[in-house]
Amino acid sequence: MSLPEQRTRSYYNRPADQVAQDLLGDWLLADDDAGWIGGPIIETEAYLSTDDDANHALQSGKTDRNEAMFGPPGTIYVYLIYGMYHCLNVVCREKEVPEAVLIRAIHPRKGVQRMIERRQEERSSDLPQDEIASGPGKLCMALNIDRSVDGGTVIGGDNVSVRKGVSISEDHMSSSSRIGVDYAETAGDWPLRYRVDDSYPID
DNA sequence: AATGCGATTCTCT
DNA sequence: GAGAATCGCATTT
Repeated sequence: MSLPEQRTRSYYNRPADQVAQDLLGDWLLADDDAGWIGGPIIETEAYLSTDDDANHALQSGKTDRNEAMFGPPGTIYVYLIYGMYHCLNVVCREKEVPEAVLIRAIHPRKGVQRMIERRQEERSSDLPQDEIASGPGKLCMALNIDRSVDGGTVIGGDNVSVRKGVSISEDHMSSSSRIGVDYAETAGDWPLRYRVDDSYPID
């Protein structure tokens, strides 16, 4: 069997809040030692290029850390947070316009055992099944994603790939304010976090 | 050269 | 629900 078609560059050349919703249901896959591992995306956050004071790229302008945010649509932006965890983003809109979608959670479907092994290495207690990739740092651990893929793309079929999945209507998703951005005075409560309803039967 | 903190997670209470 | 872990990087001196 072959993998579903990849999302192309133009898919990402749109406002991040729109892409963030459309990515729900799409598959995130990473090339692990033994093949592709991953599953459908169930939670995202959008970071916008205008007036969004929670956006790294607007806090300090272009830096070595966030340079990938200014890349062409489909570029991968991975940063290290709290000195220990990685967060995966997909850059949106045209080159030099710093918008991105933070991938916050996926539903483990392919290579589940491999993900558990990677995650369990970092823990002392047993890993509940529903916490394998239920957070931006967790999914990067599970999929072995780090800064080495920063600046690459999700459209070339290498390392990290996004592929067409089921479409999630607004009836089956919820939006809320983004996590960990309370410090932002203007955009701190913007409802740019999107989640597939827990009751939605996603495969 | 020194300082302060973050788009998080884990463990214990 | 609180506190620790832990470090790259932007900011300040």
